[in-house]
Amino acid sequence: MPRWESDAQGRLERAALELFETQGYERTSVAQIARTAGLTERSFYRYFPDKREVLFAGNELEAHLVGQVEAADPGLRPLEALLAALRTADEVFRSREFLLRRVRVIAASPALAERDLIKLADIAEALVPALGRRGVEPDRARFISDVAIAVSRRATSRWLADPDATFSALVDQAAAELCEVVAPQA
Amino acid sequence: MPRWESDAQGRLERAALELFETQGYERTSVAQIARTAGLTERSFYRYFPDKREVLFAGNELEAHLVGQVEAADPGLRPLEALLAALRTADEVFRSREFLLRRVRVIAASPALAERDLIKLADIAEALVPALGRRGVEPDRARFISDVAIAVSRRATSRWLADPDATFSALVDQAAAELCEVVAPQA
DNA sequence: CTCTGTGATGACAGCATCTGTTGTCATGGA
DNA sequence: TCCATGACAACAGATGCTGTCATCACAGAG
Repeated sequence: MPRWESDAQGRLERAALELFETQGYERTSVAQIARTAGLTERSFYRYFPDKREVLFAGNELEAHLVGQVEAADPGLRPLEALLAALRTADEVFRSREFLLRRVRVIAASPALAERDLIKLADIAEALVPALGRRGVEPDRARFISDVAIAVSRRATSRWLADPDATFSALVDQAAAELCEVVAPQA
Repeated sequence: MPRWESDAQGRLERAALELFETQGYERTSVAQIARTAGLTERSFYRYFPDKREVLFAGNELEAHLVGQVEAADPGLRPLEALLAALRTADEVFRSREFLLRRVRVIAASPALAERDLIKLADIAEALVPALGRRGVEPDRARFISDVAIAVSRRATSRWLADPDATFSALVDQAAAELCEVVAPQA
């Protein structure tokens, strides 16, 4: 008989998502999350550096994208390599239902939306060295990554409107939209 | 003889910038900022909703950009209207020296960098209705604004490397870079 | 000149976030 | 059997942020 229930981190994440949904992020205290998961407030901070991170743990997406870019065809232009990586992003996505709940909770709280932006910026930053290995200067690489992030956000917004489309197709649509938007000719 | 020194908000902003520079954002408490400015901690929160906002007060840039976009030539394509607005952004900038100090302090603190991103996202959000008045759908407008923000960040990074260039010229360079990056032909 | 309202500020109490530290106890290996 | 380790609780404390009320110079009304 184990001294403690297993998967303390998972229990904290599920309790947090549930409480954020029912009473909102601001009105939920860390102590309450921990109690719901059968732990103390102090233990919460052993698993997550701060309250917001309970919904952002794990760097799978970042690692996946970096790996894809590094493995991409060297002949691809930098933005194309990033878009190719993005098209495979759903390989690390969890269940759509979980993601939808998470997205809604994040959208409902400014503090969580803020953290979401930072996470995307972190991914853009992580992609800089990967592009650097393809001969792109850091500042330029960061710019290209920012554009790719914008495309990713556009694909995600399309996904919310059409939850049954494949992420790859949504990225294609967003990329096509980018071309229209910057095309110099009317 | 006035009961209190004037420009309490300005004193707080200057004290905060100074303290953040010398000892870092995290190691500076709100009480210390307030004491340095000759006020109490409670008074700090009458001027700023939270500690980070002391470096982000005012919406002049956002209001300026929205106004510029609304006043732009209706024949301009949406992204061109945003870039035209960006080219005039330095009209609301303060002294370069102040901005440089501020940018460095923000870059040195994750918490401030986070807030900086949110402020840019707020500007992008505020530009959506302005583009809407030009017939652009909200989600698409948000995408175009995100691209313009990426261009603005690129222009700012170029500015740090070349502080004497005009912001307008830097925006032009960044816009040209955007065309190169997305151009479908090699 | 006095009265009174207004507005900026101080003083104080209180909750929540986050951190440092130490004690406890089941588990697993020597 | 004994001890090292890991997972957690318990406690103390700094800091961020909020609510509330008192204070007092100043301005305008009379």
